[in-house]
Amino acid sequence: MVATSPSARSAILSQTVVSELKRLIYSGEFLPGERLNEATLAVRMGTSRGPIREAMKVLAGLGLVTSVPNRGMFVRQLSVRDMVEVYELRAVVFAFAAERACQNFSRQDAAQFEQLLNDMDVACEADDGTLYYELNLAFHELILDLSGNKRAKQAYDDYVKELHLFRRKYFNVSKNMHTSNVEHRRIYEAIASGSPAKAWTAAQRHVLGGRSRLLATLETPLAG
Amino acid sequence: MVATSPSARSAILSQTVVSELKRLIYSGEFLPGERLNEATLAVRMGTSRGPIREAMKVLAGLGLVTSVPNRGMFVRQLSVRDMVEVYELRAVVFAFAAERACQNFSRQDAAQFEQLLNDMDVACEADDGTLYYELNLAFHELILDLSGNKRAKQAYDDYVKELHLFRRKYFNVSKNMHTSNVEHRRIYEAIASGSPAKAWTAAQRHVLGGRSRLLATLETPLAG
DNA sequence: TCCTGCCAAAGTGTCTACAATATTATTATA
DNA sequence: TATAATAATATTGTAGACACTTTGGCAGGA
Repeated sequence: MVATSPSARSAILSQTVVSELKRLIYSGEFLPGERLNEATLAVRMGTSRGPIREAMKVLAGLGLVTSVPNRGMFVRQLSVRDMVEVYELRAVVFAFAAERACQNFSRQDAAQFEQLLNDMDVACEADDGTLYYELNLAFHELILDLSGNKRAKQAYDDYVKELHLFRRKYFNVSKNMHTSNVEHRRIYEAIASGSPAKAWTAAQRHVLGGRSRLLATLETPLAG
Repeated sequence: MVATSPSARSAILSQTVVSELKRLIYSGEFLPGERLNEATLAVRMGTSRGPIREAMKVLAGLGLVTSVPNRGMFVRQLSVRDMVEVYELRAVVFAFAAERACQNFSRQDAAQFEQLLNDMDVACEADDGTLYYELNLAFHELILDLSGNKRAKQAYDDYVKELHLFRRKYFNVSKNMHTSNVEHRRIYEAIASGSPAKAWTAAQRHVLGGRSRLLATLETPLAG
């Protein structure tokens, strides 16, 4: 009854609903703190309340919504403190990944790294924040892949997504892109030269630097 | 209609079911890989299938079960590789916590630490693996609390619980308790002396040492 | 005016029934 | 006997209806 692709008959509705709700939350259509009405969502998604409720449980596990018994589900709102905590964890995991990446680094990875770094430079000059963001994600993902620890990658992704809720409105600060990419190069060089300690430090600095930059923009939200 | 305490009318069933299923999985009554039948569980828990399904989604988020569309939910089974990955992550997070704990350490914490360490020595001599395990958890929890990062504590707890699925059958290797507590003392001393770098190293070594000890027992599963 | 208790509306929690899918058993055929 | 097609069964996915809880408003009294 839901209007997805006709062939995907066996697509589990709750899974579809999860994707859709994620999109709505990340896109900002559902604001932090907002209450999510089951019946309304059911109508909107063209399902009954069952799949909606199941999707909610999944989203709660992902930290996107919080549940209050007998009152409903609310879009999660991160405090600045929450965000700082997640940034710190993310820094630790990313540093770990960079350290490990030194071991598994190979020639073809080099090409991919350099491609990404150059593309980011281009995006930086073009002042294309969206493109830079995408490339930035790819850069980090590459390092997490090289770490050889899938669980670490999963955790890192979760952190990034969680922060995304917060960052969306504060991103696109162009002057940070250059600083950011300089740090990227430093991380890459450390990995390519096989220096775990340097990679660790550079990676940690990068994420914590990102945190500082974000906090700085928080203090002057409308600047830039 | 469910047979819990009579007064707790407003207890959310799915939440009760989550607790119960967790217990059953951790206790080993449900073995890894086992399929969980919704209808059977519903009868056993005295509910309908709805709350069971919702509880399953929560458990899937916690990584205790895995979902296969149209086939059902299965108790998650960790491969050795999975376990190693989680151990590595846990080591990183614990090291981070120990490092941070140096900043927030105070006098009364010292008393608590020393109490725990002594109790663990006692449990060690008495060869009481269960007690040691409990105290061990408390020791680690104390450090995570001192880190001041609630998210880190949450993540660490999740890792421990996940490993618990694996460790249960391999635990109670008495000769490791002594080694373990020596490492505990080293971590505590580093924290008490306010040496972040030392605390980091000691904490990381401890967890990775635990990993090695576990892997060693895996190679000789029935020894001890 | 402010507080208290009650009532109605809205919303979540749960159950039963039905539909779609996967698994197992059966039978026919080579 | 082994194998493949097919029917029967079991199990999951979804929908709709009912029960309980919370919430907001309203009347009555201090």
